[in-house]
Amino acid sequence: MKKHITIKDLALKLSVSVSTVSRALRNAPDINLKTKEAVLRLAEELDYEPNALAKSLVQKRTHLIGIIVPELDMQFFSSSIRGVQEEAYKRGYNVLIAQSNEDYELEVENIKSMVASRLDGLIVSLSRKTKDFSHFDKIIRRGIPLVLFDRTSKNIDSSKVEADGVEGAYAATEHLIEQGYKRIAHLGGPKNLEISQKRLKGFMDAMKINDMPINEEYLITCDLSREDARLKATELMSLQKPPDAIFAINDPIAIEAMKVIKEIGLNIPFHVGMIGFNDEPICELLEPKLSSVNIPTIKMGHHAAQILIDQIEGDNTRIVHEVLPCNLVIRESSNKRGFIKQNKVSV
Amino acid sequence: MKKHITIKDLALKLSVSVSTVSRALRNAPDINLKTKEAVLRLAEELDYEPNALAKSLVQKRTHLIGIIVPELDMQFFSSSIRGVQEEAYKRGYNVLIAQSNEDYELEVENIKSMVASRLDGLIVSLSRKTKDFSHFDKIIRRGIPLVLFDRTSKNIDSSKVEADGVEGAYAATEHLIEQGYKRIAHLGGPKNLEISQKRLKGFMDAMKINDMPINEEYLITCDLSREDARLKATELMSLQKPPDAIFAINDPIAIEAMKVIKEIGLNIPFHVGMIGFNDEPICELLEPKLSSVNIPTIKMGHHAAQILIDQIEGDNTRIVHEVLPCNLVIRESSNKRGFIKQNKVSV
DNA sequence: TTGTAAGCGTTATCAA
DNA sequence: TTGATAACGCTTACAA
Repeated sequence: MKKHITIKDLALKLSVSVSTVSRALRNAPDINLKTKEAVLRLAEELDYEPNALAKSLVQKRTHLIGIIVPELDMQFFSSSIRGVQEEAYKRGYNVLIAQSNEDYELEVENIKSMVASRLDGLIVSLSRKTKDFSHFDKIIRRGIPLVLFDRTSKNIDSSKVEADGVEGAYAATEHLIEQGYKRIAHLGGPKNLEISQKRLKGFMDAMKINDMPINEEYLITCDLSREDARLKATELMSLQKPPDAIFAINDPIAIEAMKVIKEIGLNIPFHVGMIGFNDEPICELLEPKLSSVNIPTIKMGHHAAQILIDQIEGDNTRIVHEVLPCNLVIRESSNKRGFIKQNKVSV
Repeated sequence: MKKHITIKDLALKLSVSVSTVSRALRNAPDINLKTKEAVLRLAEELDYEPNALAKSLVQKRTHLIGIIVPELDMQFFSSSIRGVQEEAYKRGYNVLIAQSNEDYELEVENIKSMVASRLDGLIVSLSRKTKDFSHFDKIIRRGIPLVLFDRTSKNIDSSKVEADGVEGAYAATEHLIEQGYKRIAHLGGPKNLEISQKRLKGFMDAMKINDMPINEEYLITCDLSREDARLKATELMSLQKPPDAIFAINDPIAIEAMKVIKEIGLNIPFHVGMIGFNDEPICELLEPKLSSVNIPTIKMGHHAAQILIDQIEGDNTRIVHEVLPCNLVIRESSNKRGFIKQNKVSV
């Protein structure tokens, strides 16, 4: 790697001091316009690019925020990241993205690296395998601003931004009940994740309030991998009395369940109703189109970034916990009544 | 933000010099085992975390590589990134991810920021709007290792890793011809992108070799946005003699075209055959399942990282250009013969 | 308006 | 095996 031009080089060539160059580059007020222009011209000419490392070292601020997500190829996460970026750029921060690949060790590693690089703050969505939270305790003890995002945990004492999973699950479940489904199952996520707990709670609440019997066999969890989802969906459909509707923890899981059901030769939504969560664009492309719970991802990203940067800039240690409303999007996969009417099937 | 512990603090508490502490932390050879243990113990106790900024400043190496992609929510990119990460971690590098959102200014901004942060090397996949390459000239002039990835350009004089678009497009087109399609169209990408040019070339080659007439009206380009794809597909299907098969530049574009065709009431693959590119997981979930050209993404990521890191570590200025073979995956959307046989339709 | 000098947290080069 | 000390490239008092 070739030598980078430094302010020293510029100073030398112009026979001024480094502080003068520094002033010119930062367009500080106390500098002669002519010297400033000369510096700027030379900098341009020599292709000077400031060394952020040096600057950060002295200022103790990197103007960098980090975001760690379990995976990138879900619209949910990538779109949230876009929200974070938009807000961050607006306020003069750059965003460093990392993915933990749903792996605990990698999550720890990523955080360590970001702390070492002295990022000004972190936004994290927990990996599904994260059950120990001591790496977050460290961050908090250090006083590094932290916002948990979507995949949160009550074991971590930080600001949080999440979607209202209870409410969303409630709406989804109630919709299934209204459509006349009787044996409704929930294909949930790992118990250690709070989103799993909340969506389960919304499900249970809706069932109870509507006097629906709860069958323990219909309360299944998977580890959020496609493989396990397929396995658990198969188990579910192999029960003596299989469910006639499934509320899945998210869209990829719902999609696996749909595959299983179609392979058995059952019709969705007629024999089995299905609702997912996240409202990934793919929902629109499936046959039947998958009903799902929409989450305001961009907005969540905005809020997370706002809270984080406020915390970075004010010495505002106040912990904020934001819960954004979701929105049930009804499509074909749960529209039993519509299907019956349209196809003139008798029940 | 609280004060970070530094080696100075450790040195003070242990009444040794900073260089001793530094040696202990880096487990240098020339140090007494006992002092080393004492240092390590105290560091652990005080929750010392090294300041990578300072280290990088003096070493002129960050052990960070950056990757910039147009967007994150395509399996193609996120999976390539995973490949880059795997290789990078293996060799002691961390990976910083950024997305340009297909925006030229943001691409320039991202690169600037990475250069300012003195990343050791960059892997870049061009945004679809990038037609000016001077920001890359600067990088190259600086001697910063650079590998272009998938979305490359011959205007940039750097190492490159890409899939064999000509070959992939050729195979796809030839397959359509073999299936008996007669009026084959290509819904391509913007001309400034080399992948567009290559896939077009593969298409043309296959048509010519098989003595298929080329209808200029069937050679359409879109800007890779869903909206434009829909528009162009609609135009294509509104022609007096619409095509009976489309080879699309990638899967999202193919999906938009499929939607349009289905809305008109035509059957895929019977009335119109369709093939995409990238082999996103969604291909399997569509109805009909979308034929596509598979790209070895993880492998491409590995190679890109290898080439980059080799370049970083050796002062190996040799430019490498790797073209990895693709693989046509035939599914329902292009299987006209199969469809005819199965449904006993007469042609 | 400019320059001098100290310092940010490391590593690296000498001596001791 | 250890300790001074000078860098790294920048900002920031303070002095001129």
